Amino acid sequence: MSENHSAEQMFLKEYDVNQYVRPSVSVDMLLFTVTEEESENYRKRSDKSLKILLIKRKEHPFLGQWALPGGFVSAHESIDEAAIRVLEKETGLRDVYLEQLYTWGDIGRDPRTRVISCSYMALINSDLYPLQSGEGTEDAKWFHVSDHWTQKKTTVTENGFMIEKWVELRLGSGADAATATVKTTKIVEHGHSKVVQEIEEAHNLAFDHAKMIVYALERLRNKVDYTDIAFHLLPEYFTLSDLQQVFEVILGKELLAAAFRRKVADKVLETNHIRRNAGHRPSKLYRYNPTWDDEL
Amino acid sequence: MSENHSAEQMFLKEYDVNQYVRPSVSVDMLLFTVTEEESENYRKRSDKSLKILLIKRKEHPFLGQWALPGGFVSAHESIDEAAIRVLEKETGLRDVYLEQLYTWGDIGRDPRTRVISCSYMALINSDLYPLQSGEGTEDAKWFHVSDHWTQKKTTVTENGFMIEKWVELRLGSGADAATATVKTTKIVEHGHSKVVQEIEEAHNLAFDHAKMIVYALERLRNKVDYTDIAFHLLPEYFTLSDLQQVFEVILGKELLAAAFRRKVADKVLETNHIRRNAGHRPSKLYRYNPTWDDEL
DNA sequence: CCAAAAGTGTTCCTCCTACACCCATGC
DNA sequence: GCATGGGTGTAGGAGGAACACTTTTGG
Repeated sequence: MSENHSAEQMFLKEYDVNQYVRPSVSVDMLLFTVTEEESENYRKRSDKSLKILLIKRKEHPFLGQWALPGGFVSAHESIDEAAIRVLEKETGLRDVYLEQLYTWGDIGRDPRTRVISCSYMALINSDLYPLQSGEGTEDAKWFHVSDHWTQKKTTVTENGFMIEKWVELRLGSGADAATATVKTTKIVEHGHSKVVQEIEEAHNLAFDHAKMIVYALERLRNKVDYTDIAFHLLPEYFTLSDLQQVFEVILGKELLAAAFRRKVADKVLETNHIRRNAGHRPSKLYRYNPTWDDEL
Repeated sequence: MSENHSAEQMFLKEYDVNQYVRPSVSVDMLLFTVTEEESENYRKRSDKSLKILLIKRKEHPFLGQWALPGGFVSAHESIDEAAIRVLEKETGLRDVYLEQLYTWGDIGRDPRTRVISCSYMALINSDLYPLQSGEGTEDAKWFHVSDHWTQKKTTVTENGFMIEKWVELRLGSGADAATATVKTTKIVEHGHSKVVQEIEEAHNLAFDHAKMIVYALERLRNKVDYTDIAFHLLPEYFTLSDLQQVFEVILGKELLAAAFRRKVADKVLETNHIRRNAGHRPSKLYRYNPTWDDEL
């Protein structure tokens, strides 16, 4: 064992770190928050909107287009640490919900050179909004996000079939807008299935970031029901209607209040606080019950 | 626009690809299959076992220990292509189910140099087993895998609480064995939560591969109910008991046959084939119904 | 005959859906 | 008063869990 150990030391010394061609590795951050839109009626509830942070590119390639904030992973930090660093640089925030999503490694995804990008999703409490941008990011803006499918096509082939789905992504922030269409193809042949995703068209959206955003929205939808992600998008104290609106904004559909209240009952704790002056019956404030899921 | 375009061309020419220190990027493959164990009784059903392919390291570091098959991502291939290449080299197989899992980027995870590893899970039909190993891999073996928690601890702190869970991983193949304990810590403070995973001890298991295996098993368990992954581990024709055994092996618990049959009823298609000579009532063979989930 | 697996029927229980309805407020 | 959201009750249906039971084989 000690013999092995010294041999290992020698080996490590002589190991040539340059024997492989190495790609650059970056992180791209999907920062989401939920904001209130103004209401026209003193009684009516303000609608909520799902937002994502985009940055106007001041360099080639994709000069002037909108892109996800990101940065390269340096030698002295883990990928997680790089994600935290980029997050803090863009928003000044630490200690927000952070989750690795997917690593994008197609050869041509960055026209400069080979860049492999690891995407992270961060969820920001809406009470921290509006956020101060970090230095050098005066072109960072929060965009309203939504995606919806525009076309689905099923084709029967000799040995199986094929399903194609087109998803339209819309991003808007005042006068600025960006759109993209992402096509997902699932091919089933001889019982084996394969999924391919392509960007059909993108306006004002850089790199393959349209794919990343569609992927993140899908993940949000999948996880909102059985995890605590919705609470990371709300302040500490919230009403059940607030919570319901977050669910609705993520799921892209309306929910019935009665059923919703029962479904989330054990995920929240009632508090003594009450929200008044809303033009209707006051509502109790709740907070997250961190012990509802005692696993992990 | 055309002005921008020519400026972009110039920029790309002058872009220095070496301005950032770049890590090596590799893929690590989690190859799973399900095999039949011999039965002692002519009537009794043979049990099934979940297996993972490991390779005995013939180089430093971790010489002589077991590791996941893997390889570096080269400049002329995407990460997916690298995964497919490594898979084919190790097993000779193409067109199997492949899924990217997670990207591991801690600084010290490879003692040689900075290596970021993207892990992929591949599921192999059990009728392709036993597999011929590719060239140079006579030390590749299928190990029986199982994991189970041994300890859970919840501690209340000033501003929140902490949950710790220890998971024991056991790998065995004839006389060869490897084990590891992975500790997962979830810290909740001020409503913000963070999860950290560490390897507490590992015997005969190289790098951080214990974490990868635990992660993959978790993913398998999570997805088996609502996706088609179980079918990728079975031959084209199978009995409902076969399918149930695959579920049981992945979930690590026994299921009631009556409920199971009803739950999977719309995921399978009945065929005319029947399996006989089993020492008991013959059973219908089924195959996967690829249209049960018409989404995506 | 019998052990074992294949396969079905039934009951109970839980959870989700939907809709109806009452409550409390600001203007 | 009244529009609006807050909040509860209830009936119906879908689906899972548990268990009893019948069917069909090889030896």
